[in-house]
Parts: sequence; structure tokens; C-alpha cells
Amino acid sequence: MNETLLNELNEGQRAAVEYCDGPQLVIAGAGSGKTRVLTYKIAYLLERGMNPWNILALTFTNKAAREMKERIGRLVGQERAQRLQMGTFHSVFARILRSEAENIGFNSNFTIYDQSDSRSLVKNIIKEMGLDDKTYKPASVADRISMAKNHLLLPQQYAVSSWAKGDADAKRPMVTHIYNRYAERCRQANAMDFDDLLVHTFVLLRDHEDIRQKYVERFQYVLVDEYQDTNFAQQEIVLLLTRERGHVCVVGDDAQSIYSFRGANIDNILNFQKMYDGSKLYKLEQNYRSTQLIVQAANSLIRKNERQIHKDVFSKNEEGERLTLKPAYSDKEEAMIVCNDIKRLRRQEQAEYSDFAILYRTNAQSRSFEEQMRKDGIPYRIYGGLSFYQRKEIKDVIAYFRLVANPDDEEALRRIINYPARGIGDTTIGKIVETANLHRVSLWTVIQQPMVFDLKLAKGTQTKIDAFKSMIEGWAAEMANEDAYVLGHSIIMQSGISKDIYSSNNPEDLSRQENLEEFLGGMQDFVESRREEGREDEVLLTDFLQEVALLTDLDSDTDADQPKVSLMTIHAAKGLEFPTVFVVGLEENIFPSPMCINTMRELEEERRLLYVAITRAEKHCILTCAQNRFRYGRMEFDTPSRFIKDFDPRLLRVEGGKADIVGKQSSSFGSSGSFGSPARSGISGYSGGMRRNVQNPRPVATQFVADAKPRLVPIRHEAPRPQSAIGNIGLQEGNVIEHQRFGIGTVIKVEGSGENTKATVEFKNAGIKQLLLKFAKYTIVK
DNA sequence: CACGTCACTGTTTTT
DNA sequence: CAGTGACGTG
Repeated sequence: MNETLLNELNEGQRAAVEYCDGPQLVIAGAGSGKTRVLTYKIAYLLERGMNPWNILALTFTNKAAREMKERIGRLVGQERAQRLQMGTFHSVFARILRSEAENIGFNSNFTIYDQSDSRSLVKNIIKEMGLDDKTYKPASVADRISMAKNHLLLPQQYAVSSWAKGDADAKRPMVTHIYNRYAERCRQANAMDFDDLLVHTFVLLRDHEDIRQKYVERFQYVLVDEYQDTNFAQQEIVLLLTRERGHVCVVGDDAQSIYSFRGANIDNILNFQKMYDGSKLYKLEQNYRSTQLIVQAANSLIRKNERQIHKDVFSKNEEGERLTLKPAYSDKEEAMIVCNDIKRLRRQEQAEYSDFAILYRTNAQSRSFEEQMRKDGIPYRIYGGLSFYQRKEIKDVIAYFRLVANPDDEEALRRIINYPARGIGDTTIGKIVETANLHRVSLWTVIQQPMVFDLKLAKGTQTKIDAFKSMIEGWAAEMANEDAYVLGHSIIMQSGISKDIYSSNNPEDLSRQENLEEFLGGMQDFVESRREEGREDEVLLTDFLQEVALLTDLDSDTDADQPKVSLMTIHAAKGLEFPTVFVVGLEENIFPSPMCINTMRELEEERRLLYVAITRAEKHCILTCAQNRFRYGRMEFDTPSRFIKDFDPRLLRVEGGKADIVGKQSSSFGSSGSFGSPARSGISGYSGGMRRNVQNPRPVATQFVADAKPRLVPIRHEAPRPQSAIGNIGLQEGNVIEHQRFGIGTVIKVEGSGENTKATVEFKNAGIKQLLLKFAKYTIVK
């Protein structure tokens, strides 16, 4: 088995897979089979006898983890693969923090604040402190706090650090106090933000040697994917887990480090070898993805960067064609050019719509393409942007859930205490907040015992609050008995949300109704899936919330519909590949982003971003730029991006004879490669809760079915199972089934008997699943 | 306290 | 052009 496995790798990959005795850095050029090395390495470790639960693999997205698990499962069997410890830093450590919560003064039901919760809390604090929100812009302050946490600077340390000095110089001396208050408020609310998941993990492991030992013991081998995009906190956590044994393998490509705005530090990968004594470096340089000319063009671009680990990425695929730059007069024309190319290539090369991706720097750029594609009848799917879970009606519902699970959750409480309107207004909330702050307790504590905290309210108001309080308490009491779907349904009905949303039929409300039903359907799926997987005891509202908090819509990708053109930001395209890639909006003021042109470091990151975009392409890579663009509600003039001159002009064809756009050789600040350059610093699991149509933030014309009278999905009290009870008799290997949600799949294995019969099924689109037949809803096709 | 209107402002990427 | 906040009215 070992041999077969290794034979499918090239020499460099194989060497990287086989070395397991010490710290290891794998620099994997774009398209060089990075994921392949990781999956085979894990399979190799398993084959050598390591237990799957002793292997920790940290990925950048949940989706990547899921896919990798799946691929490993094909190599070594699904049962073993399922027991691997695999996920994002955030999801893996959130789980650990829940089980260790008491050790750091939290309750295991803690809420995870998303970015908008954080910002809103920061904003409230700024207001309460009487600071001017022009000097203290909530978003920037929140970002700064986030950045501090990524560097493991706790409030006390922050206060005496160079950061606080910097704030003082910038006439914002109070940031440190805001940070301090923010941390206290999170604690009172039994809440952690995304960054806290890392900070608290670090503190937990640092301050509790016994606990650290426990996890060192558990995670005998640690692998980190996309290491170039880890931040200081993540680096330190990995170090705490691996420093003795040194069984750590990090994989990444410094040329693809594009998340510094999130605290990612390219030095992590550049300095890995200094951090771990005796570490070995492996380089993967053969690109299997793209044609030669695409690889060469990408190389010519990235050469202009100063800070990088040298490598020679090459391709032995066909030579292919040069990059093409297609200048347009306007953003509108840009969209037309792209759509026409899609139609043309589809005809010429019998390509599917799913073979195309349109990549842009900012989400806002998707608009003109959407419009054009709708006009042309081209099916498309937008990734990212305003996700399903960020929509108002969904966030409202989730806020109720959150409050029921964790009544101390301040942001959830503020959000819904008066939604739907129940006569508890700003004045009242202000009083509650004031009292809570005075006594350093949560808002809920005050509401529960108004006398104790001397909260004075009008009688009428007090009655309303009491009603609200008992409503929440009522649900909380049911939380352990009812599954998430049943409880969620009654919350939506009883809270008045459904009444509010279903009271009118204007188009906006109609779409809110659909979203709500979608969401409820997703909860139902969640509960049923877990039952089918034999996890009957993990179907509660708290389980659902934990799932949902860290889910992004990139994760819910399983819809098997027709092929569609993909539209997304370049950041979201990391790790993906497409036969044809359009990189659009190559203009100054967009790409590089005007926010990122002040330092060499920033500019180099923008250039890496373009590098990432280009290297997503397998066969065709087409760049576009527009001369005029509709922005801020007016037409604006743009010039072509400076990066265009960075390409070797022999590798870039400009359409329409505007050859002057490309450079003869490197020029100007930022594109200086070997010439004198300006001063620089240094050297320089469950597969997707919402499985349906959770995408496009703006309605897509085609998909709105005229459902005469949309109404809340009627509740089912007892999961009906006759269908499957009949169905599973005689189900055996090789059968093809059609599952209610997963679609068509082939039965690979049937085990157990009677009540507990379990089948392993490989679905065409949903991957491999284990189903408890008692609950599964399917019919046998063959 | 709720709701409507008006003016302003700010625009990057996301676990 | 949106999304937000301030302000006034019912």
C-alpha cells in the first residue's frame, strides 16, 4: 500500500511525504500539488500506524479540510479519515476552548462574536466613553484591536507597548482603554470574537502546563496548510504544541501570502527555519496546473518582489498562449468583453460554464458582470460578498438562538430586545447598559435582578421586560429536550418574527420570507443529517449554533445544479483553479488598492495577489481594465494598473493596439526589481449546514419560483421514517440510491444490523457519507 | 417610543 | 449609490 501511494508522486513530492522525523517546511509553488502532498503525507502517517486522532491538520477554510478528509478517505478508508483532527485554526480551537472553558473563566456555551458584533460593541463603548467617533472610528479601532490580538498583545501589554505610543502620537490615546473595556465586555457577555479564539487558546496552553501536555500528547503530528497566511498567534500556538517533539510540517508559498490585513505575517514562513532547529526545507517547483506561458508570465511578475524565497516554478504542460490584456472604455464594456469571450470559448472549446472564473479585487466589482450575464443568460454564481448569514432577517433569528443558549450575550440581546417592536426603546436599554457597566455584570444579569442592581424603570416598561425575560427563559428550559429544528421553529413563531415578516407581501418581505424558510430548511437538514450519522445527541440548538458561527458560504458549495461561471474576489479564489480565468479591473485605484500603495510591503502584497489570480488559470488567462468606471455614483477616469508593466512584455498580448500600456522593462517605484530601489525595511464535519441556494446576495432573476403563498414550513413532530424502514431492507453494496438531500450515490459498504444498520455511500456531488439507515431518507434506484 | 425623512459619508481583502 | 445616523413628528 505504501508503495502504491508513493508511486503517484513525483520525486520532490515523495521526499516531502516521506520525511517525518522532524520539523519540515514545504515551499509549494502555485499548482505544484501542495494539497496532494498534504493528503498523501497524512495517509502515509496513517499507514505507518499513527492513529488518526493523533494527527492535527490545520487548514485555511473548512471546505479545504472537508475536501482533504475526503481525499484521504479514498486512500485509507473513510472511517479512519473521519477521525482525523482537521479544520481551521478557528474551528479546531473553538472546540477545544468549549471543553476547557472553565479553565479560562468562560462558560462552554460562549458566543462567538462575528466582525459586525465586534464593531458594534466597539462602537457602543466609544459612545459610552463620550469619545468622538470621527477620531475614534469604530471600524478602525476594532481593526486595531484585532491586529493587537493577532500579535498576542493583551490589554495590559498593549497599554505599555509601542502600539499605545503610536496611538498617542496619532492623537488617539484612548484606544488602549477601549480595548480594555472591550475585553471586559466580551468576558461579561461570555463571548469571544474570532481573534479571541486564538488568544485564549494561546493563554490556555501557556498558563496551564497540564492542559498543554494533554494536547501535546493528543496531537503527535501537526500539519499546517497555507502557512504563509498564518499570524503570530497561530504560529505561537503551533509552537506550544510542537516544540518538544518537533513533529510539525508546514506547507505554503510565500509568493501567495495575501492576508496581512488579517494579521498574517509573511515572516512566519520566511523564518520558519530559524524557529525550528534542524528543520528541513523541501521545494515543489513543477507546476501541473497551467500552461508554460502562464507560469512564465506569473514568474515575470513575482520577480519584481523583493521579499521571497527563491524558487523556479516551471511547467511541462503545453506551451499555451500568452496572457491577453483587453482594455475597455468602461466597466460596462469590460463586462461585455468578458461575457463575449465566455460565449466564444464555450463554443470553440466546448467548455462548460463552470470552466470560467471572473476574479476581482473588490466585491463591489461583481455588479457590472452580474448585470451583463443576466442579460446574456449566462448562469453564474457569486461567492462571498454579503453572505446568507449576514442578512438582517437571518441574523435576527440567530440572535434569538444565541440569547437562548447564552443569555449573557450582549450583542444578541441588544439586537432583539426590541425586535419585533415590544416597546423597549433606547432609553430603557441605555439604563440597563449603564447599570450593567456600573456593576461590571452582563445586561442579562441586570434584567434578571433589577432590584439587586437598583434599576429604576417605569412600571409599564418593567412589565414588558419581564415578559421578554420569561419568553427567553421558557425557550432556554426547552433547550435540552427539543432538537434545534423544533425549538428554532417555535422561537420563530412565538417571538413574533414570523408575524412581522409574513404580515406584508411587498417584494422585500417576500424575499425575507424565502430566506427564513431557507434557513429553517437548513436547520432541518442539520438535525436530520446528524441523526443519520448516528449523532442523535448532537442535534440541539447549541450544536447548531456552534456549527453556524464559523461557517462561511464558501463552505456550502455542494449544490449540484447546472454548471455556472464563478465570480469571486481573488482572496476567495485562493486554492482554486479554472481552465479560463478573467482578472478584471486592472486599474490604478482598484488594483493595487489605493489603501495599499504606501509602503513597499503593502505593494508587494498586492503584487502577490495578482500572482495568485494569474496562477488560478489552467489554459487561458485574460486581463481587463476599463478607462471609465462608475463609482460613488459618478463616472470616474482610471488609468491601467502599474502592475501591467511588471509582466515580461513578450508574455503579454495587448488587444486593440494599445501596446503602450505594457512596459518595455521595469520602471517606477514598486516595480523596481534589480535596480536601485527605495528604502525598504528588513530583508525583505459535517458538510455544510446550509446546503441549498444560499448564495447570491442580490436576487438572481431565474431562481425565484412563484410559490403562490409562501408560509413557514409546517413542523414535523416525529421524523417520519416508514420510507426508509421499507427502503433499507436488502440494501447492499453496489446499490445506487437517491437520497433526499445528497442526491444520487453508490453504496460502498453496509455494516451493523437492525436498528443500527449503517451504510457508507459515495454521492456524486455531496461526497462520502455514513448514514444511519434508521433515519436516512432515500429510495433505491438500482 | 416608533417611524419616517433627509443628509451625509465612505468605499479592500475575511476566518 | 447604498447604508447609516440624526432629527422631527405622530
